[in-house]
Amino acid sequence: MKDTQKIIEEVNKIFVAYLEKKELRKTPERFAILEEIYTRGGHFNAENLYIDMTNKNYRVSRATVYNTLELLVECDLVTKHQFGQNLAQYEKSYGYKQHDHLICTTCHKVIEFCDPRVQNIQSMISELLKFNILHHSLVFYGECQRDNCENKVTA
Amino acid sequence: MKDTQKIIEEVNKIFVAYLEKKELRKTPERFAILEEIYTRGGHFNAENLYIDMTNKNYRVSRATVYNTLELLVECDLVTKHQFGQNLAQYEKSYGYKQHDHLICTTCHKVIEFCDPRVQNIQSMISELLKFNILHHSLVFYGECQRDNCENKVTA
DNA sequence: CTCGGTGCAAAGCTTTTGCATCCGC
DNA sequence: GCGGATGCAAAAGCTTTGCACCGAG
Repeated sequence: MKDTQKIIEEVNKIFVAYLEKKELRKTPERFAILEEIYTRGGHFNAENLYIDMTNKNYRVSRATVYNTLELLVECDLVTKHQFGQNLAQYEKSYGYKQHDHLICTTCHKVIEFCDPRVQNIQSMISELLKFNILHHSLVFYGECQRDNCENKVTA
Repeated sequence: MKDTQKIIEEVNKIFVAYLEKKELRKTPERFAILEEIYTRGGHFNAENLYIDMTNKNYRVSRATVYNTLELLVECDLVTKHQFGQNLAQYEKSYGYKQHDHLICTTCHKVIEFCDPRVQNIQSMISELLKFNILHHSLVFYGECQRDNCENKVTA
């Protein structure tokens, strides 16, 4: 896996290119948010991100966090998920292989997996239904086997 | 396709059995909501359902609608979806073959499709990752080819 | 200097909750 | 009659919006 600093440089370039193409301003807040996202790991939500940035004494507003997340989703640097709750979850996507998710309905743990057949289905459906599919979301819900998962201790 | 009245009788029986098993009360509101869901077609949200019932002069509260939807999801008579917005969408599930969804990101039209390979992936992942998968959600997002879809008229 | 972006707080929307009342059992 | 269910309204939680100010181009 590439060094984090190198990845941040790469995503910065992509973001700059996107902002220029759309004639949007390159504000320090936008880059700070991008950097924070690529420094942390795993899934997060807008509030997490906002809190963590303020804890690091980087002052941003929630409005800017939401606005920037939207831009990052548009240029494919961040993926947005709606895992069944009314709370959007985000995850960095550059440099990551395509994957889908498995969620424990008891302990809410999120596991990632890859299966190339999903792409095959996508291509076939796309052609069959004359639909230009841009992305997908596949989530399996069930019970995991973690020792500390509630579904093991309760009957 | 079976006659609506017959289906309603069947789902009523299933709901009664569920309520009895869980020792919950068979209130008229619960059955009225179930009937309304199985009388209408397509996808809907809690507010739709609430408004439509009050328009028909059937008085229910939002609290009861939400509560009953949860029960119906638990006994598999209704499926709950989170199609990317912060608004839960529901759909009746009894008598319907398993299917997944294709959503137009421009006009928000929802199309259903079936592909048996999704079940194969589910079984394999379930075994491979030792995860007791109970259900899944597969959604493809893209642009449809409807004549009146915005993505056809705008460049 | 201009006008898009930010920060802040208020508003919006969906969903949940508290509590008095009601009614299935 | 008891205790769960309902109705109503208020509250909660995430996200969006309005507006004054700021700063990138």
